[in-house]
Amino acid sequence: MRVTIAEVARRARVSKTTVSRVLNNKADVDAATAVRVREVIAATGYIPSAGAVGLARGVTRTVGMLVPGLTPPWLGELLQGAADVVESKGYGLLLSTAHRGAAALDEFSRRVSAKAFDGLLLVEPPDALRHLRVLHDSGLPVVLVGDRVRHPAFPSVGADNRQGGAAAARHLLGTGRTRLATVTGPRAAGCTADRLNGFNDAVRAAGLTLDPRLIIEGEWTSESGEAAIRQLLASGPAFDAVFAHDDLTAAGVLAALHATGRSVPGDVAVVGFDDIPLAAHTQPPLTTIRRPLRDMGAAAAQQLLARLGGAAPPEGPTILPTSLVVRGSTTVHDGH
Amino acid sequence: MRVTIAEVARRARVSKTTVSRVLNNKADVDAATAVRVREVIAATGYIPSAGAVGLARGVTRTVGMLVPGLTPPWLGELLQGAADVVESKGYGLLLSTAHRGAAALDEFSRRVSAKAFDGLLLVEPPDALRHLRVLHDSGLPVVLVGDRVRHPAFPSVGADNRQGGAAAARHLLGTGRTRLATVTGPRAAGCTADRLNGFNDAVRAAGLTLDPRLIIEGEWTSESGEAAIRQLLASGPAFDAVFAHDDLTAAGVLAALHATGRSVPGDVAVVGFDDIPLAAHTQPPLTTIRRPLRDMGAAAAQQLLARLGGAAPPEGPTILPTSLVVRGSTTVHDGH
DNA sequence: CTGAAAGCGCTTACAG
DNA sequence: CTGAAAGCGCTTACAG
Repeated sequence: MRVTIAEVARRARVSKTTVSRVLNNKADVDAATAVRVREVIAATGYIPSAGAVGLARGVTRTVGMLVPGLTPPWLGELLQGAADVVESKGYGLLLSTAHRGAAALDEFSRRVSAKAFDGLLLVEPPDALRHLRVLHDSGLPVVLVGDRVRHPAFPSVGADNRQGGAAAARHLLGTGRTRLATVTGPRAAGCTADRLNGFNDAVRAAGLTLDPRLIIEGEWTSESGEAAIRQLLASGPAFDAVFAHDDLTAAGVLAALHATGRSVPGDVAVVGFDDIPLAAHTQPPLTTIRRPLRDMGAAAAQQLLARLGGAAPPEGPTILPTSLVVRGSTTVHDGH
Repeated sequence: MRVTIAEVARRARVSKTTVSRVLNNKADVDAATAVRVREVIAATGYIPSAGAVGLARGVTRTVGMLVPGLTPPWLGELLQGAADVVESKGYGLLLSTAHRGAAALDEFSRRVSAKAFDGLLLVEPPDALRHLRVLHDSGLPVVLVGDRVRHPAFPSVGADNRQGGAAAARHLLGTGRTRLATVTGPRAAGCTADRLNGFNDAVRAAGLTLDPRLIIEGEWTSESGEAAIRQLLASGPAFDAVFAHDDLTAAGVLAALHATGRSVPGDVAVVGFDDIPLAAHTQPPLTTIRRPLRDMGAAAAQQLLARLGGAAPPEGPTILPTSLVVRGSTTVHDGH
């Protein structure tokens, strides 16, 4: 039999009101009374029912997190960052997946409507338009996380993709490369243009120009990286470096280069983006632009909790800096 | 203003009881009445408050999931498998991390006590003894998932590690290797002995014996794999194959072999365990024993939901078969 | 077939 | 400093 506040009150010979007061550290409770109540609480191991407290207070102390799926390699760090702050503030994290498509999203919408959580972290939300508007109208506090999708109506946290693209170009140029190829993300992704523009900026700043025939659209997969390189090798202009817009694509680039007998970084240098776990274990290890994924998750969670605490939403998007991680795919002196 | 059951009842000119009845598809509601109520529900977009329903029914329709952290590379698939079944049954998934140590576990224990969920999925639970016993006594339905920790008091889902170890040995022997080295997991992990025993079984069945000097204890990291190989190369007997007890360790093995000028699979063949995303992208790609992680997550979730539905817990642990995935680290004919 | 009432386990004015 | 009562939004015997 679960012990309830009524039971505690009875044993401490006070009213439920008083128990509630000491539970919530309200002032105006006689010291001796408070001690007695606390003793009973300790003795019985009483913990208030989350559901009952939630109903009475109109609040769940839970935040929802909608992710596109649980298998993207960059997701773990982001989730961990968010989980750490959410948990440390005593909130629960209710995880939902858009993985099963429309059915999953409908399920999810029901939970939103059922007030199953106080606020929402949206990671690269799919099918943005439709659901996002509904969310906004629902008044539920929402924070977007990620670089693919942005929406003016919501606060968001992402990485500095333009700066990252520029860093990639500068590093490549710095190692003496001049004919730079790029395998981008899908055009539809918000970060693709940023990474490309940053890259282009740095190239022009060095007095060079990008050959448009060396820019291939990828789709965040190693297969697309492989295909891009094979295509370039078969019928494109020569190149001595490749900037892939993510590490998975870069892994495909590496594989295609290896399969066709090119040496890395001897013949071609390769830079990726993200710094997922895999990046350190390719052969050679991958130089990459690191997205601060854990910090992104943490920042988003912090913003959301601040809003739940009554803070005003930040004006613009929050952009965290990326950093260059140099490994063997661009230089032989990587200290590995 | 959120619409409540009272509001629906008023508009449909019935009692809350009747609305509740049609909500829960009880029989004995006049067809016309039901239609009218449903119309109001549709028109208002009414969704019952999860918290209120939970309090009234004594049930949350949420399952908790405690993971050691969110960054292990094998976790994504497992989580996805669990999330798919949990979500498809209309349950929520409340994720907790043991990542921040004792403080996180205490937070977590509070949620257990607060009845924040109906059942619990425990992934490789840390600090098993103490918390597990408390959980068991609490009467909360629990299912364990993973291969490192097992506990007789709980139903569990894992992979067939012994069979996996045997498959690794048979494959290696089949490619003509005879001097087999092993980098195991930590001795404390339950699966380490199983993988080693299975490996040993198959070796003996082939009329050979394992050289104990070629068995090194690792710790599930690429660093430990690298160190093991360097040690073997420096002062151990010769070997022409390595079975690493997980893919991360195998990646370290590959790196050490490469750094010391050994060719894979020419000089040494390498087999890993798990088949994490990284395995397909090492150079050469890693032959490995695949754990059915997604199926494991799904099976555990299914068992848990079945118990919540009143089913009796299964007697023994549920053991899912592993499978051999052949790639370039053991054979040049990998079709890659 | 339908509704009034009690109850789930808390919190929060309101009185004293 | 303390308690009785109402209320959060549902469900569920119990009566009719």
